[in-house]
Amino acid sequence: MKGARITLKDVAEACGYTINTVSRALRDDPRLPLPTRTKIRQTAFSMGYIRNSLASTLRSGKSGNIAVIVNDIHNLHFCNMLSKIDIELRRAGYNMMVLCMQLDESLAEQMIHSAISQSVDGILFFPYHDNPSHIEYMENHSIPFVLLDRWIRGKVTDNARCDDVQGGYLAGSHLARLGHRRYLFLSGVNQSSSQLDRLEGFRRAMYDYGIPDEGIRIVPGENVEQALAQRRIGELLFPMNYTAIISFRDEVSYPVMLALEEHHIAIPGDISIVSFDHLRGEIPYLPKLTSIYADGESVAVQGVRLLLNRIADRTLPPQVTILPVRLYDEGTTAAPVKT
Amino acid sequence: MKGARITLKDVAEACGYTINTVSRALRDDPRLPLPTRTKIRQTAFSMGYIRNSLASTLRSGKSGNIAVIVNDIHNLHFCNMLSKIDIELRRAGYNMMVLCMQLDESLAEQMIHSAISQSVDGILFFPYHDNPSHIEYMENHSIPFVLLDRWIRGKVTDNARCDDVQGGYLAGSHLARLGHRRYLFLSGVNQSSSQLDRLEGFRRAMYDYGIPDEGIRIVPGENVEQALAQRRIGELLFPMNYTAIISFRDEVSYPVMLALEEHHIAIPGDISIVSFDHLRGEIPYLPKLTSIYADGESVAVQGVRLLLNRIADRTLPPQVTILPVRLYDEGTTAAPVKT
DNA sequence: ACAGGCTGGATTATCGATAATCTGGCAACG
DNA sequence: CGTTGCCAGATTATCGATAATCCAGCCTGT
Repeated sequence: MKGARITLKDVAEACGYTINTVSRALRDDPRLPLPTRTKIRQTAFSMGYIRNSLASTLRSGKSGNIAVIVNDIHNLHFCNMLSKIDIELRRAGYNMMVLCMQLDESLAEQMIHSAISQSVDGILFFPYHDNPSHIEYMENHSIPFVLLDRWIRGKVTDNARCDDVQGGYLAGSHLARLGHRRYLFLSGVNQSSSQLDRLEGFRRAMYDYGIPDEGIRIVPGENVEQALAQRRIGELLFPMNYTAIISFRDEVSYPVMLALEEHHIAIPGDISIVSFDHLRGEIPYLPKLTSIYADGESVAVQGVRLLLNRIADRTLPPQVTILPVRLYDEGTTAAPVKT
Repeated sequence: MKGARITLKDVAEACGYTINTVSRALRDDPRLPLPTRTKIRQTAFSMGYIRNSLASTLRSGKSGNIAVIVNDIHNLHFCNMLSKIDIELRRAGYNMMVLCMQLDESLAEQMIHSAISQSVDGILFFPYHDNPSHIEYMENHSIPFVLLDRWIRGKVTDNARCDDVQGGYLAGSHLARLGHRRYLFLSGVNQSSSQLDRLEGFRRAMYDYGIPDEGIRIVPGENVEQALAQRRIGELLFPMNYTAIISFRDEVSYPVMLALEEHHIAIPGDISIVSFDHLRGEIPYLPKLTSIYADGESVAVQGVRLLLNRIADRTLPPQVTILPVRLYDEGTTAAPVKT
């Protein structure tokens, strides 16, 4: 095959029709008789013709591309969702374009800019911090978008996520029913809706089960990370008057468990732990850990559905889909020891 | 802001220059006096102008996009490489477009087709099977590409990968030096270069250390997967005359270790195991496992470098970069018990 | 036999930007 | 003083495809 790319014009010359006719044959326009269509398509195929979708998009206004803007691609949780999004979009005839901010959310606007510049038909946006400015940027440019996995307080937009409030409540009530009275809540580093919601659900559970505020200590994510980095996680746990730990995510819970092991504190004998994420669902050879599981793939499916609806009709009222979560009891909780 | 997108024309009208002048101002053409440039850029910015990069690409022939074609996005190994590729490409002024085949390599041609259709400037291709046809497809369309992570036998192309032969050799010789004489080699399901190379390196080690063929059993990947799925992994291990296991990847090794544990076979007391991948480097709370580590991020960096070189000069002779691997001894190997 | 409707396809305009070429004015220069 | 050179910016052609419109020939009905 030659170096220069083959265009409609080349195909048209080769088979004796005009560019327009060839274009319509390749798009399977029913106004062209079937034999003509097949003949043209065959010539095009045998010449190795590949449509220039840029030109096509430019003229038709529809690119068939959807941008997915995500913070961090290292994370297995996101990878699974991306994979599912890809499958769902492809099924609907779209391509997925991943834009990754590499944990630097200040790039969000650049990413949105880039997506619009490439004429995507819509954006699936994974918020990281609870920051409305990027959302407003998308609104201002009136591009269809859906927030995934999290939401932004004060912004009414299309959104698909798991019920983090319920997650927090499940974790708290599970421990409360076992009889725990003294809780250590290890939260996350960023002010995301998932963190805020989980904490809110937890607090609600504490209230419902009559646990007094004095029985609850909430450690900010920064302190947790710092303690882990300096291998001083033990200090967070002492004085050892806590009987239950709730940890914002598995990636923190496991190091904490290792630290507990080093201090010869038995799980769940001495202390119970409930976590969020349930990584073990994806990496089955991890240690067992009672954890709240949110089905990211369903979020992906629903998010794609919402976006396609939005693209089809921009005047729809904002839709929110909240999916239930569940607690996988894997034995890292038990009734507290009477002291 | 309004619904319709703002174009060069709008900006031109707003500031009293022609489209062309505005275009050149936005591209910072030095032939325009600086004050004019800044003035135009400010107007464009304040109007919320976003360049239509499709139109730009169509005319200029350069898209600034690179396609990365990968088999499976679930895999942490790939995610890390993708992330690194993204960083490197962005640094060089390119965008990354991920195309994922969802484990169905028959889609490879579609992906390449799609990439070319979108006028990408180059392709980073992760081969899965040892199948040259996709490579030929890219060659025929004369699009710059680099094979990453693996290579295709019989094809001389740009390629960045780790030294899997060395990896196999390291694994084999490590065990041989400890005195093992009877080996079980669990291979992978697909005929990829990494599998073939690792096996080759292993065989070379066996030869160098004088291990007879009768001391080596090689289990095809299908059988391993099947045994794992049916929880009959034990059957592979019996009769228990093997003292060393070499496993093609950690994701198989861990289930095998669990199975061994169930059978009360001690590691490394009764049997030694060496694996490939070193997942623990990314998930530190996994169980310890002596494993060959290949630095995927360096492969990513080198691959991007090769592709950029290729784009800059298509007449270069093919370049191959092979990166060294290393063995992380985490204590799952020991000298065999004398029987 | 002729208006009106199909049919199969050609013409022409356009998407939004960039490249190549052109122009009118002013400064330098032999 | 007329030519050369440069400068800032305008004109025009073009990238590859699709949308909107148009037209010639043929069939159909009355």
